[in-house]
Parts: sequence; structure tokens; C-alpha cells
Amino acid sequence: MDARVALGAKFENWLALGFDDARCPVRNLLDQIGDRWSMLVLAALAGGAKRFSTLARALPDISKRMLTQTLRRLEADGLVHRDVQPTVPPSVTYSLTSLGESFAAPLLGLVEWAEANFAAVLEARARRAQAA
Amino acid sequence: MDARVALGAKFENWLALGFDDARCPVRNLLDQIGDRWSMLVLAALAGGAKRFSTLARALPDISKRMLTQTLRRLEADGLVHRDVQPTVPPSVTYSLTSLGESFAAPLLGLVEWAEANFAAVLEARARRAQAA
DNA sequence: GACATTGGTCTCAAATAGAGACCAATGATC
DNA sequence: GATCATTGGTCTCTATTTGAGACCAATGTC
Repeated sequence: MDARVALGAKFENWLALGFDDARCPVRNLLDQIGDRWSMLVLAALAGGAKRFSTLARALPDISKRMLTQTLRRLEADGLVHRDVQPTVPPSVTYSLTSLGESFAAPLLGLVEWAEANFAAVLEARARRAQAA
Repeated sequence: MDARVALGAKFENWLALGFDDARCPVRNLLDQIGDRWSMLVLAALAGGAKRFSTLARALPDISKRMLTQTLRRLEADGLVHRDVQPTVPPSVTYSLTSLGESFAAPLLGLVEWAEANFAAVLEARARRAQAA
């Protein structure tokens, strides 16, 4: 019933199976998209296709280097499509594939949790700062 | 309607608001728990309280250093409770707080997506490896 | 003729993660 | 009764990752 119980059961199951990177989808994908930028980039593309420089402006403090790297990895994993127009200067447009679009649902769940519980987290931090 | 549309709308909204770390819940929380270990630790605790060494054994390749650091941060954010029994040797038990438990639902969504779409991701990687 | 724009790459420095030694006190083992 | 493992960490040193910023070539704009 409970999501907690279901999650706990899944974890025990992974444990029993050895739970290494190659076989465990969760470990594998969390290692890839569980970084600071991937989810943000996916959220940015959720609204529609965007050019490289538009993404760079939308994500204020990602460096070009990391943006390139993140997009390349998402492309390799089949979540993002890269479309190059060989004009001069070049125009490169990124968009979600259908696989990428399917990720919007769980990501939205995460986002909604964050918005709903941000205050509680801030409060916990404040309590702890005071105790120290 | 669509999760993708909803997510896109949220993103545009953050953009309009400036979207910095301090004010944006998603940026803020993604910076904290969006690392390789936090979600795994939370999943491990979903099944019930566990001791430090049990967690270390359950998460095969996290170093003690990172496990300590991750647990401390989750504790600071109010997701995890740390209970120290001053025996010798000490016994320290970690468990989810109710805030931590509430995170199980979105996390489960993520896990289910990963399980459902792992094959598609592997296929995308294989296609790309072949093209190169 | 100078300057900005495009989508990157390259180099170097800074921050972060990982490996493994070490700790003190106790209980089990030999 | 000496040795060994266990507890929950910390500390140091090294390896990996990240970030900042210069640079690129060709074109359009002022």
C-alpha cells in the first residue's frame, strides 16, 4: 500500500540480487541523471525545444562545459534529441525524445514534493543551526 | 494535463522569478539530494531503521566517508533521524523522519520509471556505440 | 573596420570524492 | 591471556570532477 513499504521491499530485493551498477536500473540511471544538472536540463526542455545558448541563459550557473557534457549524456541515453542546422554560425536545437518526455511524470512528482516540503526542510536546517 | 506541459510551465515560471538557489526549492533540494548517494540511502532506510554498518554493507561501494557525510546532510535537512546508543562499542541507528517518509512516494515514481525504461536506455546507448 | 553571435573545445585551477590507516573499548576465540 | 574482530566514525593523501575563462571561424551589424 504505502510507497515507503513498496520502496523498502524493492530495496531488499536489489540487495538479494547483488545490486551492482550493470544490472540494477536504479543504480545505473541514478548515477547518470542523478547529478546536479541533468534533471534541471530535462525540466528546461519540458516546455519545448531550445537552442544551446537559450539553455545556457536559462540555467544561470551551469558552465558551457557541463552543459555540453550533460546534453551529450542525455542524448546518449536516448532522452534528448540533438538537431544541428549547418548554417554559419551553427544552430543546434535540443528537444526531448518520447523517452525523455516519459520522464516528465516522475520528475514532476519530485518537483512537487520539493515545492511542498521546502519550508519543512528550511525549518529543520534552522533548528539545527540554532542547536550548534 | 500532461506532466510534460505542467513541468514546462513550472520551469518558465522559475525563470521569470530569477530562479536562484536560495529561493527555488527545486534548485535547492536538487543540489542536496540530487547526488549519487542520497536517494539510495533514503531507499535503504525506506524498509525500516538500520545501523551505520548495516547501511555500509547494503550500499556496497559507498565509502564510509561519503556515507557519514550523506547521512549528516539528510539529518540536517530533517529527512533522517539519528539515534545514538552510548554503549561500547557505540550503536547508532538511522531512520526516516515523517518528512523522509513523505519522500518515498516521489522516489518510488523515479524508481519505477527507471525499472520500466532501463531497457530503452540501454538500447539507445548500444545504438550510439555502434554508430561511433 | 570593430564588435557581437553561434556552439562548442581546451587548459588550468579549485573543489569534491574515494581508499585506506587509525582509534578505544569490549567480547569472542584460541 | 594474547589476538582478533566489531562499533561508528575521523584523518590524510590521492584521484577524479567541476568550474572559469580564453579561444575558434565565419557571418551579420553598426
